[in-house]
Amino acid sequence: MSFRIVLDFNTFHSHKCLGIEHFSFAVDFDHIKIDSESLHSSLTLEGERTKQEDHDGKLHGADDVCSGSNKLLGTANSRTTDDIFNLAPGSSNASFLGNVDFGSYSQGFCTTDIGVDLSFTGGHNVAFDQKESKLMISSSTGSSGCSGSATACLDDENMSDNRPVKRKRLSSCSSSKTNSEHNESRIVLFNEGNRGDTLVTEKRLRKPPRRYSEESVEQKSRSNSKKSAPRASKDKSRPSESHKHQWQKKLKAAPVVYKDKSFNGGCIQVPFGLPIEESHSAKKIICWEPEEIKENRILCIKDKNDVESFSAESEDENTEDECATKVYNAQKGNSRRKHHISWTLSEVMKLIEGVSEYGVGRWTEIKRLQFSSSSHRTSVDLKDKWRNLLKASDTQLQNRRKVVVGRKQTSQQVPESVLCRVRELAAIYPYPRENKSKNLCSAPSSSSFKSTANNMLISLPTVM
DNA sequence: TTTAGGG
DNA sequence: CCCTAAA
Repeated sequence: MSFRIVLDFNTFHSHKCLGIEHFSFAVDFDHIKIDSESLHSSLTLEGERTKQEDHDGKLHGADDVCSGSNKLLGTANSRTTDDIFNLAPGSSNASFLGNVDFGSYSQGFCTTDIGVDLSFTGGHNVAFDQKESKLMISSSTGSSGCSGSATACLDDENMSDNRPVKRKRLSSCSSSKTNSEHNESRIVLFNEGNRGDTLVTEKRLRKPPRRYSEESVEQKSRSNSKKSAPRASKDKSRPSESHKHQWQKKLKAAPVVYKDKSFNGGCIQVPFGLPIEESHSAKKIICWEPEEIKENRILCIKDKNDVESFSAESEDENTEDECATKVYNAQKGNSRRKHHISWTLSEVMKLIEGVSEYGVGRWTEIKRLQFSSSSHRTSVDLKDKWRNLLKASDTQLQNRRKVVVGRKQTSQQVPESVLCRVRELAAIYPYPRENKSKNLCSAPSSSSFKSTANNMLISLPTVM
């Protein structure tokens, strides 16, 4: 016997649900005003259906709900194919705390075989307490409203052995902020029990992100190739997991994925953790980070701690770097692409200093000596940044000549004087290819160099 | 592994 | 930032 519960806080398509057999549930809303009208109608509908189709069906607490209380208890004991409870949260709710309790009502569920498939956006957090067999849904966002979906599976151990449960997502969730007025909460109960076949055809509605497909292809090709470069270890973290990890770690969302043998070893997936108060989050955090990445990070950090010149840096610069490092560490294991950490002025200065000291192209040297304290910023990053600085300084120069009014992006982040310094260094240490194209001022020799050098030397004192 | 350069 | 070729 297998039950699946879908909580859908999105705008809904109407999902067909399978029948419910001997299933009890309780929904508890602690901090929610429930729109009595819509809830009433829904419950009435449900009540009628229950009565019509199963005389044993009971519906507890309907009075409470309709009178505005925050409690909804129910026992669904029917075989309907479309059991849907609609709960419409009131308009001005800043907080939503839902609790679907299987433990106290279910009959003979095996709580060890519980899978949860959760996906929430818009400020919800979903946690599944395995001991209590409780599915906790909480939201603490005020304005963003609620949207999202949750799917939970309870599988009877006895059944799951010979009948693998089909994974299924019934709803897609949008991250768009919606008005609370328009939110609905739908609880869909259905039984997958001997009906696995009927479910097979239903596919998840949300198509995997592009990176996912890209990477799965990539993994295939990569597994065929011989090398496992350091990057390959990064790639081993599966993207879906990466995202989960990212969200969970960053937002302290509750872990909601449990392995279920009935799922053929696969995880039920896609929790979208959302910003919630820590007190709401569950206790257990599943770490998705592959060991290798952890190790790499440790090595990396160790590496950088080789007592370097960064003691010369000002304190706030160090904290800046540490901060960025933390962010980076939090993100590193999660997605293959670093989340753009913008360069601080101090970093730019360090880069410039390094270039002036070691010359352009000695990126590893510069990284080792100037960026020892920040484990992000690889030598490649330095190179890229230098290239960008060069470009910026160039455009800045052109802008200044043209007296263009619309100077925009470049000189705002990086002070003009810094760019001048960059130009100076570019003149001294010609950057391959870059200098060729901009033959105007960066020729390292003769007259053009003099003029550029003069230009910058004026502003240099302001920089250093 | 590091650099250069394209995307 | 990422990716890759070349050194």
